[in-house]
Amino acid sequence: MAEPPFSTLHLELSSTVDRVADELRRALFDGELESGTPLREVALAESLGVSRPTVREALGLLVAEGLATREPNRGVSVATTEAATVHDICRARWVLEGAGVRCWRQADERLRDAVRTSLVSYTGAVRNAATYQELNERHLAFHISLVGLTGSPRLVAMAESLVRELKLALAQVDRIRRNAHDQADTHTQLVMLLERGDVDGASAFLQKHLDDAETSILSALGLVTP
Amino acid sequence: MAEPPFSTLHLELSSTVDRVADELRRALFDGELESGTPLREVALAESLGVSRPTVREALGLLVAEGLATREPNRGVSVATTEAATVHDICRARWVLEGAGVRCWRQADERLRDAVRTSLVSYTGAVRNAATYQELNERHLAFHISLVGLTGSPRLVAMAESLVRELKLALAQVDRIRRNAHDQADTHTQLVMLLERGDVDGASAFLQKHLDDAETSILSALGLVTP
DNA sequence: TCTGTCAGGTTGTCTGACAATCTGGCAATA
DNA sequence: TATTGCCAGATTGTCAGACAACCTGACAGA
Repeated sequence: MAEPPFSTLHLELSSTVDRVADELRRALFDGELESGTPLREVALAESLGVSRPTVREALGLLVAEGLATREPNRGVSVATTEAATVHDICRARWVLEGAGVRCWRQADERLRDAVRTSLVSYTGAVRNAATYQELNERHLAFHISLVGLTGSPRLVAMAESLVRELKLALAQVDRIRRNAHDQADTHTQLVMLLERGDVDGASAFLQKHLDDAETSILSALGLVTP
Repeated sequence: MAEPPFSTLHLELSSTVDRVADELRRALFDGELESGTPLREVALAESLGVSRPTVREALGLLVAEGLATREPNRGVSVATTEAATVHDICRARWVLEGAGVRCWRQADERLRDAVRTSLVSYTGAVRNAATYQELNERHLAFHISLVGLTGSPRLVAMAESLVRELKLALAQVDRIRRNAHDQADTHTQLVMLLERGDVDGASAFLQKHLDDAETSILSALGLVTP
């Protein structure tokens, strides 16, 4: 067992561009920027005390993540969420998370454990009446851990991208309307089905849960169209 | 039926950055750049007759697409493909394409037609003994059309991203070794199963096909590890 | 009402520059 | 010999300033 000497050490080095992008993401997820707001390069550069190329590069990152959209010669602005977008995201989530659930049996034990711990992390936050932010974060982390059952980094990355888009959309609704109603029971039930080995039952359960999530998100956003 | 007057017109306006990125992609997919080759900013800028910031931005696009990797203070270089990467991509493809196949019955008729036409486009190219490039392109387009059955733009985009990575990996092997062996029959068989309504059969068939693809890609890349 | 024109603001791109960092080699040291 | 310290060249990360192209809105003229 020749363990490499310093294999546990890891240095996080962050560029200015990354820090700018982080700050912009934070502002977006905190709902400080309304959907559709143009993100002017010079204004941001002055506010953040960096140069325009740096801001420009950070904006490029956000656009690549789908959090903002760039129109030629018109700059980038905060992405707006249509009803069709929400539907698409939820459908895609169903494909990814459903694939994870179907992998439950053949999945590595550590991956199953990751699901369990993310569940208790969520239910614990519910019991402690954590902030909406915290609750939402852990709720979504649980769903990501389901995709993790596939053992595929790429599928997980895709799921995270989808969830980021949802977080941005939900950041648009003001704090009163987004009542993160207690879904701890629902998720515990899902895991119980899995533990029992009832993959098909869990799969159907998840599908219904995601369906409900779609309608609840749509109504929260006021996008219910006849 | 008040058809908007000029709704069919569409003007494609391309920025310099896009053109640079396109040229780089072309070079990558043509195998002109070996895996791991550093993409120096100044050298590219001089070769292409554009400025360094423009090249830099184009490189950012490639990195976002997974075709290149950026290491801090060390620049970006052509992405290298590990065996684990190929495995991951094929697993993710199975999730996405399998989801498409399962949607066959409830899919829109136009989406099913898209699958049929992409199949004949592929088999036609096989009959005409088209170039490897052309064959590969149509083959992958067929698989993308399977994901299209889900009707989800995001899932299709993910599938395209996966396929781009595969194309880059295959571009590394020289032209003699990559013999695109005739798979027209296999794909026709898959569609026949679907037309017959045998979704489960098609699904299992696809899984086997993707499994075979993984081993054949790995051996083509010389990445077969004991 | 429609068109032509103009001013202001913003993006797309270029040039030039500088500090921080990486690489490799070479000397000094234990 | 193996390790360390240090230096020169190369490359990236970031900045400042500039200019053309473009979009927007308003305003005058037909």
